Amino acid sequence: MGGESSPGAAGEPEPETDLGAVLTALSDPTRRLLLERLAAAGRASATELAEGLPVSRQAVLKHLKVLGDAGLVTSGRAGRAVLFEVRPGPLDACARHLAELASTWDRRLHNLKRRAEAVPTPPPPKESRQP
Amino acid sequence: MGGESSPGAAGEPEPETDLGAVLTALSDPTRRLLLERLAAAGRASATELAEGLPVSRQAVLKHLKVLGDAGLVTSGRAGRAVLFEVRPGPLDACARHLAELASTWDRRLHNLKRRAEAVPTPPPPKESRQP
DNA sequence: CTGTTGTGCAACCCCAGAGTTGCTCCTCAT
DNA sequence: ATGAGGAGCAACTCTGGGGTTGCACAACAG
Repeated sequence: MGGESSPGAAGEPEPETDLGAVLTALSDPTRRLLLERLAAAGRASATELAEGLPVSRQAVLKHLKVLGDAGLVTSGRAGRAVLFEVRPGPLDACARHLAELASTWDRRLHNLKRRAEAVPTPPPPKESRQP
Repeated sequence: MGGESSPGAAGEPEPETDLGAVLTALSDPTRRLLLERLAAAGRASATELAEGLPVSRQAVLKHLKVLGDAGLVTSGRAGRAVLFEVRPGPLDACARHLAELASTWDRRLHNLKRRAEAVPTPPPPKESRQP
């Protein structure tokens, strides 16, 4: 996947995908909408994005900063305009991490259940949600 | 409300994994710590979890409610004790969703770059974060 | 050179939610 | 029956961050 058209240095993979930052960035609905629109548009300026969103340009700018800190978007200057672009790397890393976590939990649960079937410990917490 | 006393059975309704709820639940560091400890312990009560955490029992209880609403934990009564258990399903669903999103973004980016190479549009926003 | 457009910074408002404390009720042990 | 310990509910505080407004500054068009 190393196909950077930028001349010069091509060694900017991922400094360190901060799981917490990515999750925090993704937790906000406005931010998710923003990412969606940005992904759809390819690249866009804060002003453009704000025009299609229910919030002001400055709010969008703040959100973009948060997303940028999480590594989910990149900023690029084109004259007086600043274009933002979506960045799939950290998202993918986050997805893998979560999947691994889920897998770990699943394995642990299976171990517990096999043990529960062996010893006389009748009722483990059954799956019951919503009364 | 089925009378499922055997958790090993294959009768998982899995209502609808709310992506937003899961991400919101995961966005809090305390909540993530909580999940980690809960996964490590297999199952535990709110009191037990609070003893190992830097917050009060009530705060833990609130967090567990949020996690429960997101479907990430289940509660089960054992006498006067209420045991909580981790639930990998929604996490896995969330991970898959994010991975798919990342894939979509990646595909779109590649399309844009191929187009950029064809037409005289020299500088697309280069990857530049943190000077 | 001057006007226009759009970005960037700073101060400010305001509400959601993270955390606490205090009390009550229920369950188990003696 | 009575006491002890844990769970649940409710009211309260307070910080964080999502959102806004206003203005100053830089870049293109005429």
